[in-house]
Amino acid sequence: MGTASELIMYDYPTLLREHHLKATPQRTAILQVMAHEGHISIEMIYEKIKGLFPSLSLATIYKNMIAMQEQGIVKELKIAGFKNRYEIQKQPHHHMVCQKCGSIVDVEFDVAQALEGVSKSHGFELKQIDLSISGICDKCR
Amino acid sequence: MGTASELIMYDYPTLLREHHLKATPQRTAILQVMAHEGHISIEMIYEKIKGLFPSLSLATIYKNMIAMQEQGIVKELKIAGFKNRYEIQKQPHHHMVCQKCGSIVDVEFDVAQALEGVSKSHGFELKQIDLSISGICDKCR
DNA sequence: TTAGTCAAGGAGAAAAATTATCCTTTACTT
DNA sequence: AAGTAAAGGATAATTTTTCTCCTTGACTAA
Ligand SMILES: [Mn+2]
Ligand SMILES: [Mn+2]
Ligand SMILES: [Zn+2]
Ligand SMILES: [Zn+2]
Repeated sequence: MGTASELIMYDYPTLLREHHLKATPQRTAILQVMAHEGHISIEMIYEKIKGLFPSLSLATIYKNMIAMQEQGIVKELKIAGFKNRYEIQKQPHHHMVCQKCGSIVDVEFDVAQALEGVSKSHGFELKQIDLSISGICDKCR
Repeated sequence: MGTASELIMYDYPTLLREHHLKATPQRTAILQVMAHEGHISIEMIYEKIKGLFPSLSLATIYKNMIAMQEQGIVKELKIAGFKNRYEIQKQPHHHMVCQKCGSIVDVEFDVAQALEGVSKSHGFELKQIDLSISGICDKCR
C-alpha cells in the first residue's frame, strides 16, 4: 500500500479545491487522462474523454487548461515541431523528445551534468538541445 | 573593415542560393529584418517590410519561414507565454527571456555551467528553466 | 437537506493563426 | 532572349484558440 502522501497526488478533486477551483467531473477527468497519458495535447485529451461526456465542448478543455495553468496545476510544453502538450505539474524536470514519433520522456538531472550522458543512458540519439531560461530582465525590475 | 568571412554572413542572396532557394527581394528583406531585429515574430516581420512591398502577402512570409527552416537558414523559437519567434540560424546558443517584456537575449554557455551564474551576470532574475533535448529515441532507431 | 450564488459547462460564433489553391510574375538557366 | 520552375499575391479554407451568452451544477451555509 502507498502512504497517504503518495495517494493524495491522485485525489484530484481535493487538489482542485486547494487551488480554488471547483472539482467538476470534466476537470477531474482531464487530470486523470493527463496523469495516465503523460504529455498530452488538447486534441488528445478531448478524444480521450468525450466518450464520458457526450456533450463535452473543446472550449471547456481550453478554458480549464488556462485556469489550471494559472493555478500551477498543469504546465504547457512547447516542443519544436509538435503541437503544444500539457502535463500535470510535478518536480522540475526536463524532457527528451523523439523527433520521429514525438514521444516525450521525463529526464531528471542537474543542468550542470553532461547531457550526452543522460541521452546515452536512454539509447537516445541526441540531435538538438533547446534550453531557455526565463524570469525578469534587468530593465524590467 | 571586416573580413570576407564576416561579410559573407550578410550576403543573403548568396546564402539563399547556396541553399537552393531563389534570392527574391521579399526573402532578402525578411532575412535583413531578422538580422536587424533579432528574435522576431511573423507578424512583426510583416509589419516591418510591408511598406517596401505594398502587395506583400502574409502567406509569403509563412511559406518562406517554412522553406528557410527546412534549409536550416532560420530557426523557430517556441517560448512559453509568447508567440513563436524566428531567428537566423547561427552558432548553437540558448536564450534568456523576460517574462514581462518578452525581450530575448542570446546567451552562450556550456550547459554544464551553472545557469545561475549566467543570469546573475546579466542582472536577470531567474524564474524558470526550460530545457528539452530532442533526437531519435531508442525505439525509433 | 435545501436554497442561493457564483463558477463552470455547452453551443456556437468569432477571432486568430496557419495552410492551401490557383493564377501571375519573376529569378535563374541555357 | 526564351523557357522553366519556383515564388509571390489574392483569396479561400483549415485549424487553433478565444469569447459570448445562456444553462447547469458544485459549493456554502443556513
Ligand atoms: Mn514531463
Ligand atoms: Mn538567439
Ligand atoms: Zn521515437
Ligand atoms: Zn523585461
